[in-house]
Amino acid sequence: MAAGATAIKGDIDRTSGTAIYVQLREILRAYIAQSCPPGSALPSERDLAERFGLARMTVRQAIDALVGEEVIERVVGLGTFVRRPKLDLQVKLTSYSEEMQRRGMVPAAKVLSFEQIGASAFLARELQLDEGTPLVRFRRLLLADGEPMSVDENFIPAHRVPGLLDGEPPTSLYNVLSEQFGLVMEWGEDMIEATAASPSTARLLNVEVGAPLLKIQRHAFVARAMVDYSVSYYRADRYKLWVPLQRPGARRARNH
Amino acid sequence: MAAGATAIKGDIDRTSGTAIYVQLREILRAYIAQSCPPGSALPSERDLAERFGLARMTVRQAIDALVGEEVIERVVGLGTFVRRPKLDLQVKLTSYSEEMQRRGMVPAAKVLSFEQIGASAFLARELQLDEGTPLVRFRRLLLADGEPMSVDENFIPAHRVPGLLDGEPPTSLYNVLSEQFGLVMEWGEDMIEATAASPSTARLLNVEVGAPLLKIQRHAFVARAMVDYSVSYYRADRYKLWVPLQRPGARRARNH
DNA sequence: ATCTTAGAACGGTCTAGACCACTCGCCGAA
DNA sequence: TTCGGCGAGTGGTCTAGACCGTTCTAAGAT
Repeated sequence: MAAGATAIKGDIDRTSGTAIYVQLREILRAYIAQSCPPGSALPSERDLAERFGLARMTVRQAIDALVGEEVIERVVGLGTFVRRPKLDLQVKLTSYSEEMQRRGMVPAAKVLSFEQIGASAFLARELQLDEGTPLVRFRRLLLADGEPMSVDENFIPAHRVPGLLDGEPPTSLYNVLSEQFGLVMEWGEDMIEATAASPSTARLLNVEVGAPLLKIQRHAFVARAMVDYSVSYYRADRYKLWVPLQRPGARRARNH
Repeated sequence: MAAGATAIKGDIDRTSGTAIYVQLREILRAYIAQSCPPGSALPSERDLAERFGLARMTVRQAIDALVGEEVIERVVGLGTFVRRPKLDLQVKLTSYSEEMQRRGMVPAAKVLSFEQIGASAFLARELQLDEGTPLVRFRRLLLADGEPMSVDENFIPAHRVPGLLDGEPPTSLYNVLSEQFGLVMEWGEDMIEATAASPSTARLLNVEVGAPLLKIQRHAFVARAMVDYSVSYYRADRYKLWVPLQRPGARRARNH
């Protein structure tokens, strides 16, 4: 059930010289920003038409514009909904838990696997060690505020984390590596690509098979040693990455 | 004087199950491809409405779609025109070209548009200036070995690049900005997300509608001024990004 | 308890205009 | 010859609906 259109502040000024649909667009934008959490329904086109004394086509024009800006989306037969803003994930070497807490969200994880495996040829190559070398494999579904956000899988050479598998799976991997094993990731590199959701990943992330996902493969280093190789899949509708850039040689940009 | 609408082949099939405005859109697309050189005028909205027995609003919907795809453009008081031709131009892009050449591929670019526009509400917000402010819009399809790789679109405040549009579209945008206007990008930020290919982008990149693409929105700065906002779509099957990482406070990583 | 159907509410599409502002060409007056 | 005004043609905006397809819920039947 959509919110009542009568709750929307603002009126149309037919003498202002600004197109009526443009005025309505801005009224709706302000209303959404102040009163509409993501996922909430807007009043129907007909309700808005009645509330503002406009033709439904004029209301649709204003809504068309906000749809184009990805502020809202329409669902046939159901209504018009505020889009969840995509999270700006700065690509940096901090733990997921820290990042979500910084955003006022409750991080959670469902452990899918926490075990020792021998390095496959592929993993041996990525981690720069011999095939068969023991690795700790830590695979999780990461959630924020109860919603699936990403599927992460880490591979860490077992000899660097003796005893890790004896305890409970860590709630924050990088924190445990740092505090328990003195491994503080100093640098790394990400490979970022778009990919289509496989059936298993789709099920975990609650998206349709084939939906676009962000895939990030990461190599993390301590000094010259690669300590972690990970693969993560992020829901495309909930994530975008924020990457600070700097021209080589230019002074560091200010971070907000 | 526009061509007569009676010259347009094709008819609307009200029983086909395909929306009438979609049918008209495709009729117009074919007509433009076969009979309308760039710059020529289409029949007016009212002529098309009469020719096909449709409401003018329905015709406008079909035209809206082709305008959105940049096949045609509208001019208030004058008419609807087929957009200027694509310019085939070999472009040297520092990072793109190097990357392609490292792979033993031949880089190229197709200019899709090179023009001045007034800033839309969205672009005004992204570029931190007033709605309507003149911008230079530079849109390209980037290819390697003749295959489409990405679609890039830059927006630069026109006052920063006086005379830029008088010449040919630059082969290397950032080089021209640097050498001709003294604008050297010092820092910036990318927003990276996965998205599903829209019909127009899918056609440009030769992928299926809905296929995953990497979308990168970039804000580039000189000192504190934002000088360039760009949006790029990359084929997911042909592109992944490499992002060097560094833990805040750690010493700089070695670059290869 | 379950299934089916109908109705309500939604967005999508379409009709049939009207009126406004812009552009350009033509014609008449100076 | 030049200038201004007017009319025609254009797209932009808006009205006031109608009808279709989708989705969901509630009520009645089994």
